[in-house]
Amino acid sequence: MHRAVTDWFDDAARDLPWRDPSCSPWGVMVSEFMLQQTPVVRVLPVWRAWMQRWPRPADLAAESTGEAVRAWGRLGYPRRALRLHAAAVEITEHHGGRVPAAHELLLALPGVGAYTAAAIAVFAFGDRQTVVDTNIRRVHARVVTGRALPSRSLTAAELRLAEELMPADDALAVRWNQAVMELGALVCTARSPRCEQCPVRDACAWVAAGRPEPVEAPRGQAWHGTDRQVRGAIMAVLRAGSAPVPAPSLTGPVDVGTGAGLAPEALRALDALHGLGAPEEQRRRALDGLLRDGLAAAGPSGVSLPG
DNA sequence: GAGCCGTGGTG
DNA sequence: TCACCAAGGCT
Repeated sequence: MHRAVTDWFDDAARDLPWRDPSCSPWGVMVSEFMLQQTPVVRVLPVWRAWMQRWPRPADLAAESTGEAVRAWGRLGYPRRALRLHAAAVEITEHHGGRVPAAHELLLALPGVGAYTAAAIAVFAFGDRQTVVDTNIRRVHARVVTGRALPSRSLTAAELRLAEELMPADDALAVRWNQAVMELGALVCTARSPRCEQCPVRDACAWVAAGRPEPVEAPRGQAWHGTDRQVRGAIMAVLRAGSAPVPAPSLTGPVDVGTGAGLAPEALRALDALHGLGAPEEQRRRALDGLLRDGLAAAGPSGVSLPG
């Protein structure tokens, strides 16, 4: 399998800037933050602009968190921007401005969990670490375990399996991790896997079993009418303009009449927020959450991005 | 472990 | 149309 999958990878791998040998560990780290729950195609332009503007951790650390959140744009989960900023500050203050190479030190950074720490150690520093992301879990579930999809949460058995499957050689292990992840992203996809293109289809337990259906029905992510949706709409308003937005125009009735001084984009975003028809109480709760999380800041003239 | 946290593409 | 899904992390 090592040979089949890595050979396939050599031929099919996407040409991504954070995979270029010239990419700095910081570039790899930024990509890993942005790629958390976010597809590659949406990350690419934001990553390029980000690296252009803040080529080193210290460059980002010198900025306000609000600027980080604004540059994050519409990638989603804007708290990731806060965590990336906080990690940059920590790297600047405690690691001499360089992304640490040790898995343990990486894990201690804000926003860096088991996956991201392993990914940075492997892809930026060539370590032999076990990387387990959603793609790798799915490939293992199918090829080895014969199931359509992995369970909802990562199990100790999966971790053990991933360790056992990894090549002993350091350099090969790096490519293996990269290759299995890519296989899951391009061929062994969740919805409509392209088994005819798979380099290990003849060894796949799931194919051999006749591609049985998933045992667990996926749990849908509620969206319409949730606080998340309202939070997102408020964030869109704050990102759209630099001028503070009076809190009542965010949480109050539509006809509050406080549009003066706001950029046209901000007004459009404000219309979208009101268009949701969310109750005032919910909008206030959402705004409080954003303030508490540090995604928004309250000033004398209204609410804006922090900093 | 479950719930929460954004956004846009897609089958 | 609409639920599912995407290189997770934190509480």
